[in-house]
Amino acid sequence: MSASDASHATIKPGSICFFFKNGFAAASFHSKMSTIGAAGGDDDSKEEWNEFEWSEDALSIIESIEEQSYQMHPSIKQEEGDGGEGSFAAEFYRCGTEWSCLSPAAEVVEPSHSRNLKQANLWQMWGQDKPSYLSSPPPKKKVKLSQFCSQGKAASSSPKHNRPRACPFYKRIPDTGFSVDAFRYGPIPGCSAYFLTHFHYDHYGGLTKGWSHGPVFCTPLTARLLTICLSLDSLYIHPLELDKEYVIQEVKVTLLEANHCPGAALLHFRLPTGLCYLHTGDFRASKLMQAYPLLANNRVNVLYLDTTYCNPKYKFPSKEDVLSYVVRVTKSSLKKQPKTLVVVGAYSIGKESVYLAISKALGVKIYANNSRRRTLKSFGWPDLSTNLCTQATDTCLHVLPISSLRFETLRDYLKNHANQYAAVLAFRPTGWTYSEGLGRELDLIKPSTRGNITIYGVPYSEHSSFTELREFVEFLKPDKIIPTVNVGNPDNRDKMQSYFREWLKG
DNA sequence: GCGATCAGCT
DNA sequence: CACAGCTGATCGC
Repeated sequence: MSASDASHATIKPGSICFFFKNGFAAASFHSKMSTIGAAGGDDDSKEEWNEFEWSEDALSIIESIEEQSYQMHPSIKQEEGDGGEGSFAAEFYRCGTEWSCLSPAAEVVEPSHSRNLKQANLWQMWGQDKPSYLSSPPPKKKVKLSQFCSQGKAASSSPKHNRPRACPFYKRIPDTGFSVDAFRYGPIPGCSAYFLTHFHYDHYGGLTKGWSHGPVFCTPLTARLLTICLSLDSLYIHPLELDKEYVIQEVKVTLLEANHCPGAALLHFRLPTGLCYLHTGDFRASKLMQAYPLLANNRVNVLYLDTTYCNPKYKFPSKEDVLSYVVRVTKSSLKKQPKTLVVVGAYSIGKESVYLAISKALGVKIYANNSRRRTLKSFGWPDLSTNLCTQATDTCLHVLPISSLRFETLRDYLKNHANQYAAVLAFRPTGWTYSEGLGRELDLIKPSTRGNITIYGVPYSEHSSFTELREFVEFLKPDKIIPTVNVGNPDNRDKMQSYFREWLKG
């Protein structure tokens, strides 16, 4: 097919993508790259504009990268002269994409090779400052700038913050009008379809009742949450069933189960050119995914990868092992103290299996407050819905916000149920309850106990472990990998790059 | 008063 | 560490 297609000659089978080669992540770049790279959490609030400086090397490298550019999408070109945001984003996008395209072969960059790039252009690329021509002519569409500007003292003292944030390149699918989990950048120039991988705040942030920037595509479950929790106008919601191919703006789009939270999807895009993109959103890779026909039978050219735990120090057991461990601990605690209230901490959605497993093993109902119950019922999971109860006094198994899993809070909670219970056993499921020495040994987990309150941190992860990531990448053998998490730190990027290179060697 | 955003915090 | 938020202050309407 297409890897060798002439119009996409920059994509070489077996090449590895990354932000920049080692030398490129020079000190002068660090402060700004943090902004671009802040991924999953989009933590670009920590950007340090003031410390930013350009070096000669950086200029020449950028230029050489620009020369191996992707074709710009026509819709983005159209935006030029349309006011500032369009050309700004187009440039940003084009260049940004290129930084991700450095293959090993392209790593040697000759400084001698530089024409004189204008600094203004580079400021513009990075959103460092607004070149004068961007201010006029005024945009056709009236954009509410205040919405995107930093507020408060910092903003007024530094005009650099008075600009909309640019959508990072890794949230755009090249040569399409698509964006992924990019709702906090206002209307994105050239974007005509906004994809949402799952309903977690750091991904849907910016989506509000007043959303009107374009159609939102997501799974039916996520769509229901957008309606229930955010009151999003149904006009903009476009549910896509899992495992079903849709054609959207001439691109074949298929959503696949991501094994993350309920409603989470991998996004599979096949362009008219034959190029294939897989955006994992947040996911936990599993053997099952290797049986997805779409992944097993087609080459993925570019993989946008959830690299949350892309470090060998992150080892954790299978979900199943953690669930049986939680059940085991619960049973033995109840044996010692029958008047134990079992509490499971949870965010908005995700980790439902932890309390569902306890519920089933003990044959008890699950108490959750009104709003959580409404959310959980919207999943349409009979197993879960039928096991929920409205009265806290009706069951010894409660779901609480994970922020409540502190001794002080739990002590108060127990006080309120003192007539029923004498102790609290709480589970805090999280992926980063890892311990260097602990590894996969669940039985080595030491709970923290204060009086009659016991809290277990359990490594129930809804992201891939390092090993799972490696196996997924080795299975998929993509031409290029674009990490989407932990890219704010240059050392991290370099480390991940070398892992990818290793994995794709074969 | 209400909804939305942001820095700081966990 | 970094997940997926939460809290309180601030702002615009």
